[in-house]
Amino acid sequence: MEILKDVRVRFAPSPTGFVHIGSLRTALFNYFFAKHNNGKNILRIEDTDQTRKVDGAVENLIRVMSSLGIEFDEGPVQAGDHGPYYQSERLSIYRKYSDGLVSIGAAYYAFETPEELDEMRKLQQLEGKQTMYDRRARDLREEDIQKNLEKGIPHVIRLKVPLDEEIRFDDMIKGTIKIDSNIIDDQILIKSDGFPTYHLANVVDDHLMEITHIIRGEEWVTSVPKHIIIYRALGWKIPEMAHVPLILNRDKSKLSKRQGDVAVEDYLKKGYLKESIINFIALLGWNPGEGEEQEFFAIEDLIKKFTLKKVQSSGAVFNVDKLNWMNNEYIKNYDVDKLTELSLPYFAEAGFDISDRGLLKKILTAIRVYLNKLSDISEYLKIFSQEDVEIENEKLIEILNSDSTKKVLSLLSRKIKKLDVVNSDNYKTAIEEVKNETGAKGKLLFKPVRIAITGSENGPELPAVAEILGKEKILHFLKKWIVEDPPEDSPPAV
RNA sequence: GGUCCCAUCGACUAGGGGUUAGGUCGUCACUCUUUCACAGUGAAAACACGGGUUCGAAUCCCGUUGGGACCGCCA
Repeated sequence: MEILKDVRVRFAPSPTGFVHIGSLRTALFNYFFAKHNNGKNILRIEDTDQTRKVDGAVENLIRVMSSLGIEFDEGPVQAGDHGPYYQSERLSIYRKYSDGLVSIGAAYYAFETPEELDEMRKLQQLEGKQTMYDRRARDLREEDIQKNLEKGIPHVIRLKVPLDEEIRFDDMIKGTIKIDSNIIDDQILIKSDGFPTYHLANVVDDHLMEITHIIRGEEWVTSVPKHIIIYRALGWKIPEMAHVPLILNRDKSKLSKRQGDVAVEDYLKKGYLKESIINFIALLGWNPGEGEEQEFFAIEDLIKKFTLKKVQSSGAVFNVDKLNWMNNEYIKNYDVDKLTELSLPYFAEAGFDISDRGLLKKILTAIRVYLNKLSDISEYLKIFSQEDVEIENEKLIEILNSDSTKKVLSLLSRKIKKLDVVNSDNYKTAIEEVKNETGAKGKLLFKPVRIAITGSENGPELPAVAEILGKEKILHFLKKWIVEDPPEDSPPAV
């Protein structure tokens, strides 16, 4: 597989408080691409919107990424020689370039208020026109501009988009894209608070940070022409672009919060393993191709096999069912000791005593096949923690009260009393003996026992449950449903 | 509405001129297990439509339809 040289990519989220699933995939693709090509993966924080600042968002972001095993070569934590990596700390840099653009006539000052612009857009909508800045400030006279600036009238700097030009670029995923420059807005580059907009900051930083490949979400395709205009005005080389298709809701709209969990943290919290999250997300919109039917990939495989060429050009619906399946597969095949460690919080949260790791391990071994996610553990804990069995419903109680059941249960009880310790093997033997001696079999044998011991007619394998519960508990549970025989070892009546 | 992008089973996808259109999730059935699940076997299930090009089109081209994204002093 071809390896590119000197690759530098960046993951450039704006810190909104949580990590979006779509963001994670972009981050993953950047990471795979960088690693695959022995390049550098850079984290840049796009915090130029003062109104959307969220405290702790960056820390959270870094924590989530690192808990998934995604490392950055440069960024707020690692610090490289292309910093600072917070855009809010690069204001003077942007200012320098925006001034430069103004001085060469590629950008201009504009003094409209947000209200005026709103008005303008409303009017355009009424007329059925495309909403777009009408470029009225392009024609401002130099002396008026100076006067306004001196008076301190709030202003923005806008990009002067060249007219009647076809802007085209080659996207590594989408192919050639052409856009008529006349429909491109004179984008604001510097806001009235002095902060740059995404478009300026992005272009400036990608250039200064020597980014070779821009891999980001498809929602950015339509703004690429604006960026190209800036690159050209500044005389900069345009990086390669790869616009990754969107991750979609069930109804095919852009994945959004109202239709389920979109925060990676939510999935982590619910006990989806990082391995399955990464595996699953990576396969959303990418596959190794060439007839390869493998579906399970460790992160190293993904790095080895990832190419932008095999990234899908259409969006992909996020399907929790398949994630559940995949996570369950990982849970089933995980090292039990490690799984036990990972499960601790979920046992604890369910109010289960976690001091006996051996016990937890046994329980996990018995129930892991049922778990789509670790938080499902709580659903299976009841049978292991209850002091008395609570029978699920009337129907089950009836089964327990039948004559044949009584016989089965009392015989089983007697067998178990004779055992020193109950384990899954001798439990099986005991049941076998009960079967032979009572003649009860099938539903008449296993059902009542299960119900008496667990309270439910289905659940994990009974021998395993029996071993976990132990002799005392089983006897205690059985006692309730049997006519007590005279204790065998009671002293003879005097 | 304008611009751009997209189009293979319900979902994720393979295939990219000649295939019985393959796999996975989900669904259903059967087998196994004297529970549920797991596992196994099998089934139903797709090339959006219309024109071209071609001996031959799911595949290439055009159009239609449908879907999506963007159209902010948000990113």
